[in-house]
Amino acid sequence: MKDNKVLSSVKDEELIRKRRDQMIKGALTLFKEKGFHRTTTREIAKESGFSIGTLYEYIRTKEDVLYLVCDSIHGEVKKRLEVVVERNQASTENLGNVITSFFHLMDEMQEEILILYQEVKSLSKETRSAILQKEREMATMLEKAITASLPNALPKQDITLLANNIMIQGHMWGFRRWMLQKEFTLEQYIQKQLQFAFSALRINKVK
Amino acid sequence: MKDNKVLSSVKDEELIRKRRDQMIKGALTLFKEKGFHRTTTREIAKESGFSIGTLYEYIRTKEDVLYLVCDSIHGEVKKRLEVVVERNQASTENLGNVITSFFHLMDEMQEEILILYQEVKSLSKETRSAILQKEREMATMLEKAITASLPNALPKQDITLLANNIMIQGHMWGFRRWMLQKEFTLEQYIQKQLQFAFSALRINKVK
Amino acid sequence: MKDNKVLSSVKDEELIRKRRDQMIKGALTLFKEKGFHRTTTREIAKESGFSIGTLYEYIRTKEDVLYLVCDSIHGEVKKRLEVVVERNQASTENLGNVITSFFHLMDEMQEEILILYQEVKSLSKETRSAILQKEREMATMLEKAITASLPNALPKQDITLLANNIMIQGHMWGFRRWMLQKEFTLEQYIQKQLQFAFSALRINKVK
Amino acid sequence: MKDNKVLSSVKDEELIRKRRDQMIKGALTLFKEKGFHRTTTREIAKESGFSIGTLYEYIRTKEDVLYLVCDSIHGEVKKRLEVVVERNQASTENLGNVITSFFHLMDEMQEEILILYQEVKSLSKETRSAILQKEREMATMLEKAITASLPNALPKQDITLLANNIMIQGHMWGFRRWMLQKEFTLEQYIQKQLQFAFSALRINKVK
DNA sequence: CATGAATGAGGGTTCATTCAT
DNA sequence: TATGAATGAACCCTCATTCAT
Repeated sequence: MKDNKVLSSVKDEELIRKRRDQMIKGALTLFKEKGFHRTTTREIAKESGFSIGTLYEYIRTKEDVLYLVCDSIHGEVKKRLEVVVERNQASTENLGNVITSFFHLMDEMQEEILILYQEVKSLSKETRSAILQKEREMATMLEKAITASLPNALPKQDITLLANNIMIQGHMWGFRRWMLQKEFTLEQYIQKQLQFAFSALRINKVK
Repeated sequence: MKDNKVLSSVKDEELIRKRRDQMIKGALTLFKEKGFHRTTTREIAKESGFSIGTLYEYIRTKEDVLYLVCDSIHGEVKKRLEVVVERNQASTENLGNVITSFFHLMDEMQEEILILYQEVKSLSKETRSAILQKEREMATMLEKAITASLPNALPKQDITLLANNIMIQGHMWGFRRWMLQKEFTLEQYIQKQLQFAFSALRINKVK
Repeated sequence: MKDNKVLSSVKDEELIRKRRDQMIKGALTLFKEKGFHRTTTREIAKESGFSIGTLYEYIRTKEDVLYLVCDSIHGEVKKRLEVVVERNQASTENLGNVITSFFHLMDEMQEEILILYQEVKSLSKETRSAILQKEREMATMLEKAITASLPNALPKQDITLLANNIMIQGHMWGFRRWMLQKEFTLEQYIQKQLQFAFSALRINKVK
Repeated sequence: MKDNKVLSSVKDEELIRKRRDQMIKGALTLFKEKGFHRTTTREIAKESGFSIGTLYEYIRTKEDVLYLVCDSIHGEVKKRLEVVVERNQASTENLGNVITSFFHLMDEMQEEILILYQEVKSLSKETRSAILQKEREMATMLEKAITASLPNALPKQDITLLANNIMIQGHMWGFRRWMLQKEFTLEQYIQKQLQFAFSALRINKVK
């Protein structure tokens, strides 16, 4: 269950969910602006719409907030990725669709992805590995979508790597925006990367 | 000239160079361990082998240390990349060599690259763009090496993107090590990525 | 309203008043002893009876404390001066009473006056002029008392100057105590200065 | 002998005099600008035209600089006051001249006088009393000039007080300039104060 | 004598966290 | 449950003073 890692002294589960949603929303806004370290707990409380005392009723340390935020980002990505994957039946054309949708998703979540890249290291070892686990699940989802879309089998390693490449190409669009978004529109970027991906698969030969 | 952005109250240029090298070395060690924000200036001074007072003879703010460290990392990458590029004459085989060497370089500098990804955001706007400029130069170097190694011309955008892809695939080896280095040895990783890269090139060639 | 220049992160106005009173009392004691610059914020907090963290809940900078202290001194002087002035109806004899009371007041507030002379310069330009404004008001009060006590009109400049002279003669009793208080008792001092003042007035009358 | 309170590790007396003159000049400039506490020893050294190391060859602590500056101010005042006093023979008219010249002197040395008022408290007890002794000498000089100028004897206390009054009226012209110099020209101020002073004398005469 | 690099105690200020109300 | 005042460890940075060259 989501959030079960973070202890709260409040009993009402429904309330916990509500308050944490406020909290995540507020903290996310601030983290995007100034990063985790430069954001104070007071600011988080204020942005979330309650007092510092209340904040600490729902978390135990500032790091908990970061965990909740990272976890929430992953949750969001996963949720939307699932929709994408499930909407597309297994077929080569649909691989293109999946990847395209994924890139669009990454475009929309640029800043969230950035936070993951920059702040996960501030989590404690245990919490960090919980987050990295989510990352792995994401890669696995992409892998599955690719496998399902391929006409014939490919070595597992090839697929793993391809999924990884595509994933970070999606991330790259965001965290290297100062470089890429000057030279490409999103559509151009997607098209080129698809071309590269397909040529790797040798699918293009056929085409 | 390197480091000319950071003011020092010491006049002896030679000494400045020496002390800053100590400083960068010390700070780098600590940043790898605990990140910029969790490292204190006193720790940096101690790790560098001098007192807090002396540290501040060579910089003005803690951020200056981060700048010097980032700048130094880029300097190191550039220096070593230049050697690699110059050693290889233009030819398709040598493109392989260049990329291979680049991946090896990224493997050796994993932790430094991580710092760039995670801490550059802590620099002030001004300083940050100075660092991003270095990043751009690096990409350009890779682009040139690729162009030089290709038998026939490719659209500029293709090369730019290819260079970017290869660059972050190099970075990814480090910052997604928890994922990749469990499934691939460095050599396997390089070989697969080369395969992908070459297939991308071949397709384009034909086209 | 008093103190409205200094921001506090505490909301309870009553509490702010209470804590600031503690603070002003504590700081005043220390400033008398060692001056503003030689007093640390930690010492102020301790002397005020709370922690350094709490101190900073009620001010933003150390300079704020100085402002509050100076402002409070002026407030005290003004309050007591008003009582004096109002107690005496307009008449020449009562001018003597007013001046006498003023000198007594200055005797009692010697050390506070010294602080004004020595530390106001440490205030920022803005804040300093707010304090000097209070100084002006004080002079004006004296002027009015004098004017009201005079049987016939005098040139405005004469009154202004006389008021100034009396005011600094009151201050002088404190900040030149090492000189004056060896040669005069307070009563002697007052009597002599009154004599001088009245002779100045008589002369002008005749003229 | 001047300066004999402050130890120097340099032997050459001539050099000591020269360096200290540079030092006093430099420090005075800075103290006028920002006060003693806000001025650093490094700044003093720089403004004086030599290194921080050299500065410490001629003094032992920062406080020594303040002492030298205060002492030098008193020396300057005394020197110029002596000229004034000696130039005027004993006579009531000349009393006017002496006072007028004194006010002019205070006008020219406004900022130096301010430093005395504000910074003497930062001297150690011993040093401070040495400076206050100078202050007393100054008052005595004025007293003598007054006594010499009077046609017939006055009680000592009256003269002491009159001298003190005139002295601080001179000071006041400087440190209450924000008040007085808006309402009076120097000449007006002098004339009014003379008028007051003479009326005081006449009254006493009669008595 | 002159220099300026080195030192580190100490200062002002912040902020995560607690707890009485 | 919610509040926000209170706490104090810890941070960044300064600057008077020393001492080797």
